[in-house]
Amino acid sequence: MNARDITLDLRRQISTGFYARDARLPPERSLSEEYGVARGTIREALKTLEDSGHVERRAGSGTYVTYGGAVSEGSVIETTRPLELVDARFAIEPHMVRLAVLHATELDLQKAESHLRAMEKGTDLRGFADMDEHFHLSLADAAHNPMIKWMMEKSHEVRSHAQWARMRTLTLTPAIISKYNRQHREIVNAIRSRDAEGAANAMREHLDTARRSLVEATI
Amino acid sequence: MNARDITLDLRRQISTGFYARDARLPPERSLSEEYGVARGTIREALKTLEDSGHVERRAGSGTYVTYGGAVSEGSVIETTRPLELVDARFAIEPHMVRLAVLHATELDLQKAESHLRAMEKGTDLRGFADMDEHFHLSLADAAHNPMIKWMMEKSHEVRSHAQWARMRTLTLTPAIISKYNRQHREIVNAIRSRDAEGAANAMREHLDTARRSLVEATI
DNA sequence: GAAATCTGCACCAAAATCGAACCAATGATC
DNA sequence: GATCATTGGTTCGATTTTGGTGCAGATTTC
Repeated sequence: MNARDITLDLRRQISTGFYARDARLPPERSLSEEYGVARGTIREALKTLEDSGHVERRAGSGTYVTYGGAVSEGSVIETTRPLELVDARFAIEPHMVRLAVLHATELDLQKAESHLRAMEKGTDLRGFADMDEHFHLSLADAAHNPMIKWMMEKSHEVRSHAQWARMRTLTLTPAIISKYNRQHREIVNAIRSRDAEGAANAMREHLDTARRSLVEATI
Repeated sequence: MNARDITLDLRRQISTGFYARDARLPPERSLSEEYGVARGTIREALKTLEDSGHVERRAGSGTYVTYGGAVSEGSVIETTRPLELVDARFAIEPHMVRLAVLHATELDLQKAESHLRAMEKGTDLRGFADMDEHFHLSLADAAHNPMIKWMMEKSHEVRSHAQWARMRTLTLTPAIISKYNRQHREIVNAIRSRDAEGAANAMREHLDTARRSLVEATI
């Protein structure tokens, strides 16, 4: 077995669902033993799978499947491109925070703020992206509109798909992260003071930052 | 067993009903022994479940299942109420027509206008509602954003559900229909003249009319 | 024979886990 | 009402696991 064979074998196991989405592959050292090849060869195969967007590797943690595989709920989730998603978020989220101003309870705000504090505390890219997602979902909760909550969940399913892992590493620079933190805080403050247009404007500004960082990263 | 595996295992036990809603999970120290891992690892898994809204933890008391079923497509379509849908449309459609100003082709506009003419020609309530739906979908097409198109399709699935038939007969008076026709025409004209804010404002006005007629009908 | 690939090994850095201790809230018992 | 065992909340340093990297030599491929 050479690196190429192992790539094909692993890719087959991923697309047949043996290694499901989000599953962790065995450690390189185990695979090396299992396939009876050197660790470097396994790494070569994993590198190929990483480049093709099938897996994501995290030092100290493991190698994880990021490929949707058989599930394929709808082509929308797989085919939506980054800038198209930003456009869709521009549609939903500013109005969502307006509704949050009308309907948010104290508990809603506290949940949003706890995510905020977690992000400001600082963490790795992966963690920041996760918490950012939870933060925006908590705003959707605060809007108390099931239809909007559901659309937000779908938009995050898009973001969690394979091709997007790379986007994170490109766009989430320390400068952008601290800017996001300021903007998130501004949004919550506006909701707290029941300022609908202020909240919507803050959200638009936030999304505008996201769009710009995306455009700059893909030049 | 690592924290990730334990998260998945517990989540499975919760969604299969082994741990029912409001049930108390075993203490962390017991789980730690049962899974053969340190307590910190169990806590890591429980934290994930807490973040995803599956459980709630109370110091001194225990960890309780709060999972009440995901927001499923079916439940959204069945439970969304008329005013909630209008709120969701207020989120999507004004921005959608802004995008249409940017991306609409001549063909897109002609399709929208053909629906327009059909509605102005006059028909029964059911027919008007159908054409109205097609008109709004044609604007979604003009925006050339698959995510937004998809959201619009979902919003129309909600509208086509049983309870909504009655709403049509209550809200679609001749006066409202002619008002809708004028507003539809105004929206298309704004898109034609590439006036993004004009189109968005016309759409907001249109949705505002829809909301008012809804509120008046349900008094 | 030259180039490409694989091997085997050592070491690094990041992340996760462990183990233990102590705190604070809860709720049952006296 | 006071007591006390139970339970989650928190912290800390040591240890283990895991991917990241480099390199000299063997093997395969052309």
